[in-house]
Amino acid sequence: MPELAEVEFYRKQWGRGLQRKILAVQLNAAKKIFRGTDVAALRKTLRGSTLLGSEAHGKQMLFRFSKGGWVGIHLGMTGELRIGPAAAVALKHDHFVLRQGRHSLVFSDPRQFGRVLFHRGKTQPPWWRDRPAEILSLQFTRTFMEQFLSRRGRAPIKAVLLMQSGFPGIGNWMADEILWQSKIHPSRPAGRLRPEETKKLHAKIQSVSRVSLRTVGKNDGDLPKSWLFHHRWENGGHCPVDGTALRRAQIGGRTTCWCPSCQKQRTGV
DNA sequence: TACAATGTTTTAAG
DNA sequence: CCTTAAAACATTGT
Repeated sequence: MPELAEVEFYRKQWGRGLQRKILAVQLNAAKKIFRGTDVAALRKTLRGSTLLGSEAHGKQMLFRFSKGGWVGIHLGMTGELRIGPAAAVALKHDHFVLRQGRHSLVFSDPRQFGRVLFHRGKTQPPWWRDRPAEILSLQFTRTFMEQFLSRRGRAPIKAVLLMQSGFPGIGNWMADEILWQSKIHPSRPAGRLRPEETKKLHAKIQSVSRVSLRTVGKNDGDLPKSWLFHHRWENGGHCPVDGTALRRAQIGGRTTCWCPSCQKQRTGV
């Protein structure tokens, strides 16, 4: 489920475990979420360490522990973080559980497209450096965005919005929402947008991110009623702006929803 | 049954 | 080396 705001929501779930010691590490090293990770080092370092802090960047999360332990978590398509009672029994897809005196910190992921990374050291892990500008940072300028679009000028704008190296945190529903609010057809080549369109796109990327970070809770029910979000999976759904029947198709490898009336295939005429 | 699911990564081709 | 498109990954639900 997790895009920008959901990732932030899940990161906070482990907040009650801050400043508390990890008494035991429970994991199944054979699971795909640990691919390429030194599980033995993770176990050794985290046991007896204290959870000191966390941050999110796009869809990535980083948890910092005492004793120089750093754990990176990506939730993939179906991952989630939970906190439960200390003695909570691990469920079928709870592949990574940190036991504390009062709580259990759980990473659950049925589909296992998610990932757990580990690093030991004084400073941040190498895989946490050189990250793209966050969407709500000052570095995420329109100029930067336009350069990113023109370098992938022949790919559909929908596919480009999903690239984490340019738009960290944006996923399938956010991309559809942003394009719909910007009145840009998802198939339009990224390098062919007019200046007023890229200006609007940049503004909507930021506003959709800001509003969802402010409102997303356990479910997504409190996103603005006016958004496409509430209609994009309805069969026979209609555009909340003009009532046109919404369309769905595979664009950029993902199911994409748009309003054929608000979002025109070609500009001009 | 077959297909699709709020995501990357790999592979191949241009 | 860069961009683009498609398949692969593992599991569940419709």
